Amino acid sequence: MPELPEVETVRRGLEPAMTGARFIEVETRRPDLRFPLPPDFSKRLAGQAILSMGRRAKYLLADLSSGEVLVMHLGMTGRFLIMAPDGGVEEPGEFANEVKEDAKHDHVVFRLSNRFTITYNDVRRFGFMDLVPRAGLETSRHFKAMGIEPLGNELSGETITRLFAGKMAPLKAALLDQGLIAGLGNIYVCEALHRASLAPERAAGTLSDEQAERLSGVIREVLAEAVEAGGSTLKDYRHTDGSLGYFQHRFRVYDREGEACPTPDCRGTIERLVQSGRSTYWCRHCQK
DNA sequence: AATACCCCCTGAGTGC
DNA sequence: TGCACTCAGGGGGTAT
Repeated sequence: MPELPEVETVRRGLEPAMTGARFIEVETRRPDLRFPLPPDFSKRLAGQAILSMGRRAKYLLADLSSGEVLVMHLGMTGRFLIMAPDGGVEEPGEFANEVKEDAKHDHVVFRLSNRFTITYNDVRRFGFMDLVPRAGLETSRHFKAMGIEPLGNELSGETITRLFAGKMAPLKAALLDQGLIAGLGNIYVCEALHRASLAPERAAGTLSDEQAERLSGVIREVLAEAVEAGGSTLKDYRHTDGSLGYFQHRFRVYDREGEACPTPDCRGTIERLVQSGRSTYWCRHCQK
């Protein structure tokens, strides 16, 4: 499921269930996800309190009383199921009546002191978990080469101009490069380029100051709207009408090959092209 | 240093 | 109903 807005939605869902609680028991149903779980994983978590739930790019961070940080990445299909003491099951970002249980791919189970049970489920198992000392988090292998946070203060037109200076790589690739801006994925890169009227194949180093500024603005806008959509889903998850649903939230170009470009007065058609092995959706008529 | 490609894994969808 | 094939929102590793 995850791009940055989805990960932030998951963080917000986990926060009330996890912050302040302690791990009573951590059950691992296999020794690895994408990578082996860290040595003594369950033992290092047991008894620790969760001080706060954070996020960096697409990584979830549980700050522990032991001084370690539980680092979690959802890969392509990772999700958390939250079972309350009364037995009710929720999944951040999904409606309660749409939560699909699928025990075959339940890989890690957290049993907490507040009697909540949090289950990590991941069909494709591209997700992973790690334990890293808090003091060394920024220099740990996951974060040492990571780029700026797109919803943070660092993102601006000037920053984009500086990060992209001299780059011949296409804009699409530069925006997906987690070492430049961390947290943009395939969907939101397509959406941002379309909103900024910029062609995905254009060399990243060729943006004017004004275009870089526009790109910076639409990146914020696209991500913030998606976080907002996830948030409204959480609030409304008990409703049966799905109108505000998470993935009912539609994209302007992503997965819309052959449809009319949604830009007002544009007569173009959305095309699909493959860049670095991933699908790009765009309109050649209004993206230059 | 920058870029291109392949890989990890399972399931959904399509066409025959 | 089955089979073969393509594709999927991530990112790490290696080769060029």
